Amino acid sequence: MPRRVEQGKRKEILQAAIRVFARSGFFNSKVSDVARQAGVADGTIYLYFRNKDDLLISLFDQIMGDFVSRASRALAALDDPAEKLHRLAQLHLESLGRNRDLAVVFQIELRHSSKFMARFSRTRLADYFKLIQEVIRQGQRQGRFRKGLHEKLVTKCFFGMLDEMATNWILSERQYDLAALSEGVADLFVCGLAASPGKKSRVKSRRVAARS
Amino acid sequence: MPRRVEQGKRKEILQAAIRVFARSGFFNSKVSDVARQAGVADGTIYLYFRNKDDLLISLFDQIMGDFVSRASRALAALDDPAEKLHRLAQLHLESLGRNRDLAVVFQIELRHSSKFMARFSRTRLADYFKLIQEVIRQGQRQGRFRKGLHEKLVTKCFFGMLDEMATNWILSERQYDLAALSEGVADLFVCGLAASPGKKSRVKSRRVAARS
Amino acid sequence: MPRRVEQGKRKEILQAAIRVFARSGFFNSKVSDVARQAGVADGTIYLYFRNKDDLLISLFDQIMGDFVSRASRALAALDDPAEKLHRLAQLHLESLGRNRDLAVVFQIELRHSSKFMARFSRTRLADYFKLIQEVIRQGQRQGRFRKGLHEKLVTKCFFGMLDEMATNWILSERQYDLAALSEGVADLFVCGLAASPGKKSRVKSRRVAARS
Amino acid sequence: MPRRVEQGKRKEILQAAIRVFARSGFFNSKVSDVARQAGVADGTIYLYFRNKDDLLISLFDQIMGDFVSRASRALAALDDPAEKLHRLAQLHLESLGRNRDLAVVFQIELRHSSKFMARFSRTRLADYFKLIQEVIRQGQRQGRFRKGLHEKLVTKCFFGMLDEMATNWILSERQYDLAALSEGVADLFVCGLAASPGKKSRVKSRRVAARS
DNA sequence: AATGAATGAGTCTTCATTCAT
DNA sequence: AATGAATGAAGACTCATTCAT
Repeated sequence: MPRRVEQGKRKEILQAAIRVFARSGFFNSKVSDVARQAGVADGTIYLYFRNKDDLLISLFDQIMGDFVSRASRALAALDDPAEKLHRLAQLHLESLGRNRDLAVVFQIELRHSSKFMARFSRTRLADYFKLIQEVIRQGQRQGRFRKGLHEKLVTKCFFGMLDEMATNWILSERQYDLAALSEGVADLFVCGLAASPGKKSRVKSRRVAARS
Repeated sequence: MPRRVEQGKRKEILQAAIRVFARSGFFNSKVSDVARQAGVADGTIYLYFRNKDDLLISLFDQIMGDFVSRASRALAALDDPAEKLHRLAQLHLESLGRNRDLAVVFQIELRHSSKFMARFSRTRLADYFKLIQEVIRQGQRQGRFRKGLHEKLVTKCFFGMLDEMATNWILSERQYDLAALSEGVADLFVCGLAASPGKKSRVKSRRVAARS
Repeated sequence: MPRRVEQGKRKEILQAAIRVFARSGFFNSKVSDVARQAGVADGTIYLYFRNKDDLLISLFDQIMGDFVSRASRALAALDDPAEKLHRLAQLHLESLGRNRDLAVVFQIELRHSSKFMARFSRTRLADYFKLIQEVIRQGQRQGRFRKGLHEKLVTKCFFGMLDEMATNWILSERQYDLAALSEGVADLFVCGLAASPGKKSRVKSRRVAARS
Repeated sequence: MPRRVEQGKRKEILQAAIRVFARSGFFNSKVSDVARQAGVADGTIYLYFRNKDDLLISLFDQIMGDFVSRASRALAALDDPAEKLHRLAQLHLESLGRNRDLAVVFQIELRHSSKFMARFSRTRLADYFKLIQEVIRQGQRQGRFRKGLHEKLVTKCFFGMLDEMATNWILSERQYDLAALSEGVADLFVCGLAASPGKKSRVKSRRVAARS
């Protein structure tokens, strides 16, 4: 029972941190701001988190973990790799588009330092990349996607496109539906991957060039 | 004469700032670190820059400005839009791959806060985006690229892919040639854009969806 | 309970500030000097005061407020306006003469800038001036003081004389009893105010001149 | 010939200093502000003055010296001690009332620290006090003023009253003629000093009290 | 004599973190 | 578990002063 109360407070603090970090930026936010927003005393934060950085790290772990497992489950229900990519793009942009504060924290605040980012890349983000890559491999096995692709490269491209959509959305002064862009992105990507008989020679030559 | 001395010192300070910010991160760097690296007194920094933030802003303006004008000139010498995109990708990744410190500052340190990023997006980055978009339009006019594309979206995708390559390169523990990835990225993108008669119907429906 | 602790510490800091400012001057005093003298950490100062200036302002408000209310009560116990003026002079010089550090802060350090002084004049000092002026009016109503007096002017004269006594005392290398001067000052002032039948013509002409 | 040029520039710098110090306060004024106002380079200030403090000291010496010698000459032309006091009050308030910036510097900025003030009191101000005191003694010798007066005390009172007039004038939001107050002040003072047969006993007792 | 670019010492203030209650 | 008063380390920035020209 106390376990649940505790975890409830932990989540409240994380929610408060998202709001505060999104609005003031991580470095301009004070721990006491987060505490006030969460309705707890400053010291209480330190009962649940090692330090201020740990708030950001926990935020990332928690939410990225949730996202990857949700995405995994969603993909398991689909067969077609192209469809899976569309679904992934949709989930990615929906998740961020649903909560602007969260998106700001993810797209901006979480990328403060190369140390932070390196840490993130090596952990949860790697899981996400694996998920994407697996879909691509499946598509290749099924003959739907080209064989000569640099798998890791295109995986990163997929992420990079979605990531840029999200960042742009945040920075834009206009209000628009982020998730609606997922179709366009996934389409571009799937077309780019597609096994297209007519352009064989060209692609081949490029690939060769890239190797040099 | 004083003009040249002045500008020389200004550039030296910016170079020093790149090194220092890249290695310690902007927030962990002290102004006095930059001064020491530049071989000037602390106060001298403030003769050339308003404050610590201004160092970062000036860095971005200067280098991004240089890059966009170099890229513009390079593209002017080419005709084929696909080739232009390959060249752009190459220039983008070469510029960053040539100077790791610079890349770190650009990919990470420059993205500290949404205020910073919003500022940047609205200025120099917009010029870069225009450059990309113009190439895409040209390709469409020439019938090389699909007509129904969401121009802005694909422009951002192109940038997003390259951006992710650069970020990954920085965060990677392995050392590899960043510029060598440009072919793969441009190829994926150009294939994605290509007018492909066989997939008409599908693309159309997607386009419609994206518009909604 | 916390209220009392808090206020206790606040007063201790103010006492420390008086000592430190008096001995080194406000501008030459460091906040950390005040903290050390008060036996608290530097940061603690900022729990009770907005900034260094606020220390000085609070000092003035607190002590001047105390003085005026003490003086008001003391005068209420007396009838004769001349006696009241003697008492006021005595209280004024006693207050400062009792605590040299306080006097230094009041006579010198508190007068740093016209902004500071203007602030002070408009608030607590105005209360003190009202107190003096009321006594003078009473004396006039009772026929003890001349009728044609420029009330505000003589009020300021009274304060000015006492103020100069205090300043001189501080700057003097000799040690003497400041309060002992109150009689002389009050006597001079009361004589100057007195309704004196024998000098009518002269006073009248002067008075008229003063009005022009 | 260079001598005159030099001195001209020195005076220009002092004039500039008065303006700048009056408007921003001594501590908030930068040496470079004074230089700009004087139309010279920063370094030039140091050809004429030892340091920033020296500007203030020179200001005081120069202007107070001028004032005292002018006042001495003016008094020499008069006989009646009461008239002399009126004239002195008039000169005092006229000098300050003529130039608000100068008045601000004299009444406020020059009183920054007890060290400054002690220095001033011991020098030029002492000359002024001697001037006043001499007039009072003359009045006593001529039987115009009371014998039992505490000469130094009343001298300081005279100065204190005028000083307060000036300070109040500066701090006042209203604009009025400062010199016009000299009559009222001098009148109050002369009345206070006057040999008044009818109040002999009273004064005596006060005096005795003051001694105790 | 005049300049003004360069210097670098000096300090107020913030805020993450602790710990007695 | 929760509090929040207290801590004190840390650093951006200013500006009086110098000195090579």
